[in-house]
Amino acid sequence: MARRSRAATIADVAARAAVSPATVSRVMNGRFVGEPAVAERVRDAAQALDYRPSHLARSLALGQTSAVAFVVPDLANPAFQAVLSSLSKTAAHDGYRVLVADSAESPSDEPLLAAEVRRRCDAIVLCAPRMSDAELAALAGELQPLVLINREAPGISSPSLSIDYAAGITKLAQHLHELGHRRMVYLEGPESSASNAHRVEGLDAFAARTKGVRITRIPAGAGAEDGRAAAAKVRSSKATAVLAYNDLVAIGLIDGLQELGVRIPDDISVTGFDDIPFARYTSPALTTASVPHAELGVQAWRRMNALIRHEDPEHDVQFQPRLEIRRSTAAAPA
Amino acid sequence: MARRSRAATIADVAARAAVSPATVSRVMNGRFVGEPAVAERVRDAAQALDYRPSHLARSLALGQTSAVAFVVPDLANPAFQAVLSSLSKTAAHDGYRVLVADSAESPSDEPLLAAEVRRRCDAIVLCAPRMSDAELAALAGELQPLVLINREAPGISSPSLSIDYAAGITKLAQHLHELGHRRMVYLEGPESSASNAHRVEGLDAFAARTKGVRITRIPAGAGAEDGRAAAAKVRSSKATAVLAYNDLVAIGLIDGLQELGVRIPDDISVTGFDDIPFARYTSPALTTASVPHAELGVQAWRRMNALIRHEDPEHDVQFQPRLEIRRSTAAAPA
DNA sequence: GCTATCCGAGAAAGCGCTTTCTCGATTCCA
DNA sequence: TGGAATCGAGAAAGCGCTTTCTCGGATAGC
Repeated sequence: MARRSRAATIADVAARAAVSPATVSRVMNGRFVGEPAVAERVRDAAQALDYRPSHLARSLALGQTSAVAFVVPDLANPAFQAVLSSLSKTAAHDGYRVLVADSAESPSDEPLLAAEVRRRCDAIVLCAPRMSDAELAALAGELQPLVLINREAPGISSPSLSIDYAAGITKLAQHLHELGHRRMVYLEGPESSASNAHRVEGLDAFAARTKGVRITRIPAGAGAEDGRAAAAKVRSSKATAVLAYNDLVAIGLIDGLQELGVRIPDDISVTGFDDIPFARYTSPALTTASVPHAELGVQAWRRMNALIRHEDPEHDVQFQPRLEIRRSTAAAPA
Repeated sequence: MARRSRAATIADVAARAAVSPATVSRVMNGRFVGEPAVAERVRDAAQALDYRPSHLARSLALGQTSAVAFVVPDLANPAFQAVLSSLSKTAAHDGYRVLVADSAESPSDEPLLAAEVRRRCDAIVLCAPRMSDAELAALAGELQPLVLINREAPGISSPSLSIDYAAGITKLAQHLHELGHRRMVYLEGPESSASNAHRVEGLDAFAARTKGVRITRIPAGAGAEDGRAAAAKVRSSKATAVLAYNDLVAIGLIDGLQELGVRIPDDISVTGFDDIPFARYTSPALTTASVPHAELGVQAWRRMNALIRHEDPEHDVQFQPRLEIRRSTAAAPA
């Protein structure tokens, strides 16, 4: 029986096969050229000892870990989960694994978190909507190879996959406008979040060029609870339509509103943003701006992979959210 | 300026501070006792060179990576995402990171996947409902330290955090029975999945001891699409209530049923299982058996942490799902 | 049959850090 | 003042693998 003492090392295998560790290494990695009998002996020895190369030692010698870090502001958010799921599956095809980290606990040391987790991997996919451009730029150097998600990379040479939040929210506002809504509310996301800022910009521009529309802002947040908490304010605002920061907020809001006796969409129309998997199952189904999260994960890996092999990554893309009209929006009440 | 050539190593710092690498190591790890001036010099040198210890090299020398693997059958399932989110946050408090892996692509080599990913980490949290007891037992040895999630560990000494699926589904069936339902359908999960088997057992036992109840089984799966696909069969079954394998299936089913003009719960009552975050927002809100996923993550880490430090992990627990009655169930139609 | 080539496989030097020994220099006590 | 006890810090041996060099032996060529 195999002795349970300690995992076999390459030296053990080498000894048993009466060859050098170098040869074992070569055999294990398919780089062996020479007497087939020798290779055979090595394989037998490896099998007999139940030898498994130490990934750690390999990584150190090779200078690469075959792992990438994935940092997001909130792992509990379905939008990021969708990206993670897709990234993880895609990277797995190339033998890479994903190390996750959630910066929700303390946004302020997101840079440290990112740096720490980056050092354990070969590269990092970062989603840091709350980080300032300056912070990000300062950090980018030590993070490379780096792929940015959900934001652009001003002054940074890293690939970025962004979402045209302004365009997305504008489509939603436009949609509401066409339904006759004139008084709208925008339920703001986390302040100092770039993705929120972009939505605000889009909305401001829309309001500026559209006669008779008034969009007021109410602070909320990024989670369902934040939406729910804003329900009372929304009702008293007398607006006929609400653009929520994202689907989570919209879902919470709808729930809160319904609890107050407000009918959606009869009394108030509500829109989300993201099109998380459940947006179509809410009651009523949520009108939203659809973001291709799975595609984001796939593309992120494509860029990452190129970067890792020192090839030129494909150009940056800014995804255009697709207007997904469902039941939570309807004509403005008379 | 710092030269951009190559990351500084401990040797570089040692050279600059005119001390040995050993001393640098000690200073960096707070194990230094001796001339404060020396420590100061080291710190200055480290700072000047922007020195960051190589996590990889440390891991190799220390024999530990401060990472744990998390393997699930489907990373896209909100139930697992909830566990991951919680596990990741909890482990982070002890300086551990989580490496994820999704075995959805090929269930058959889940053992290989688990082993591979385990070797990159100090331990593994495994959720493998489709693996046979025998496979699992064979695998357990090389996976240690191992914490099992969502299933018990027959003949294995690893901690396990399981869910009493049988009890949970029984509560749901009981609830339906009390509402007057007599003809029910159970929408089965993945065949050969242990968690499905337990539900079936619970249901069989319930049916056996309950007069006049008839529970037929219809194969479905574990995702929303599977539930949706089963809608037609469910309707033609003439059952007045459906127990879905999980919330995802229930949500898909409800959607499919509504599309066929079936009213929930008026015509047919539907229950889920898990109580994923969105269960309460579906239309109608889903009656389900609530599983404490966040708690699962926390407890998994507690066990893991104990195992890693060679302490005795707390005893296994089998969580009792809580009956969460919402709107998708109602009295059986006359 | 003898030298020029080639080829198979080993020796050894890393990869970057930790840690046990070890040793020279102080300090302390008699 | 001498010897023991103490203390600060370095030397060096790993951790387990990869890879460049190197070299002895076999093959080829004349």
